[in-house]
Amino acid sequence: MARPATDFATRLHSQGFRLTPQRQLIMDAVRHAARHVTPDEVYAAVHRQNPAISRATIYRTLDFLCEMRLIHALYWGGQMYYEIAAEQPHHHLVCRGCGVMVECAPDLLQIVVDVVEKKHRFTIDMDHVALFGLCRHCRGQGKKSKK
Amino acid sequence: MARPATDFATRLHSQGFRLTPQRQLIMDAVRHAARHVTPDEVYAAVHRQNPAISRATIYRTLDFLCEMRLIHALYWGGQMYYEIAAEQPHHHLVCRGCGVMVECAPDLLQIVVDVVEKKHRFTIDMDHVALFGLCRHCRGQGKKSKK
DNA sequence: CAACTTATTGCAACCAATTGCAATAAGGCT
DNA sequence: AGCCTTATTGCAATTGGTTGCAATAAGTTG
Ligand SMILES: [Mn+2]
Ligand SMILES: [Mn+2]
Ligand SMILES: [Zn+2]
Ligand SMILES: [Zn+2]
Repeated sequence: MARPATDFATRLHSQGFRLTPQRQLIMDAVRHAARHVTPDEVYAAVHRQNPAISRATIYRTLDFLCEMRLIHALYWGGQMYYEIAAEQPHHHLVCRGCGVMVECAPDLLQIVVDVVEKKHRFTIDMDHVALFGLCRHCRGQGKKSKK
Repeated sequence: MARPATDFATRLHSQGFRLTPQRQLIMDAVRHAARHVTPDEVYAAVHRQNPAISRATIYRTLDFLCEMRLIHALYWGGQMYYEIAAEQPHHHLVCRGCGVMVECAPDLLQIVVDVVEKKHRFTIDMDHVALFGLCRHCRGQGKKSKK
């Protein structure tokens, strides 16, 4: 268990935010998801536990958790996807042909991070970068994009 | 003039697509924009030339031009931004604190592109990558995200 | 534990974007 | 130039997500 509930609570309180049952449920839904989840999937999971929670709260809370950097967001094909901010960072290679999403090692981008840091004095978020392109199967020829 | 209209036409025709006044106007609107533009800005510009053109066509055509790789898309802060696919590729550093968007040289990512190509047999789109993070001004402390 | 402040929520109105469908028109072929 | 096929468009309905606002309740203070 990398991020105990107490950690979550103190992290919120230290910045004047509050710990609510809604936030706990939404955080848990993302935490216990197998992989990246859509807002709709989060809503479904949360709704099962407590049908009174509104969609607006789902969207607002997912945004909020992103800003808190407790979850990561990924936009692809007109859809947002969320994932718990894991202990070990990773990046993604997203194929615009078939949509397949491969994980890749974080150290791969370290060189870029360092150069940008020095050259532009800009700190890249190096915990969850998505790079788009074509996978080995799709690069044969100009396939139509999945979405 | 890097991409003459005739080039545009043949590119469409060669794949069974058609050249319409709508597509030309939308393409021009993106081409002549100073920088990245939103669908709404494109709509405004096009609407000035021809008020009959619907919003649906704007959205559909921007998607279409992306798939044709004639324009580039960038998603940030819940908004899509479009830009002409220029002769010379470039990347962006987008600050999640203040929203400032810096251009950076394309060769910066070449190492990553090469490694990923070899290791994952995955071809990264290296003409327009956006990397998110914090600019020199915003990395002082935990500032609230702009959006 | 009661009173208080204000962050957070649910609701409903709202807005941007997508979609089904029938009308239109681009481009190919005589 | 006229005819034909079907890609593309405009329209209207719909969806998915956002926002203003009043009600609620988390956390603080005494
Ligand atoms: Mn991930
Ligand atoms: Mn750009
Ligand atoms: Zn693929
Ligand atoms: Zn900044």
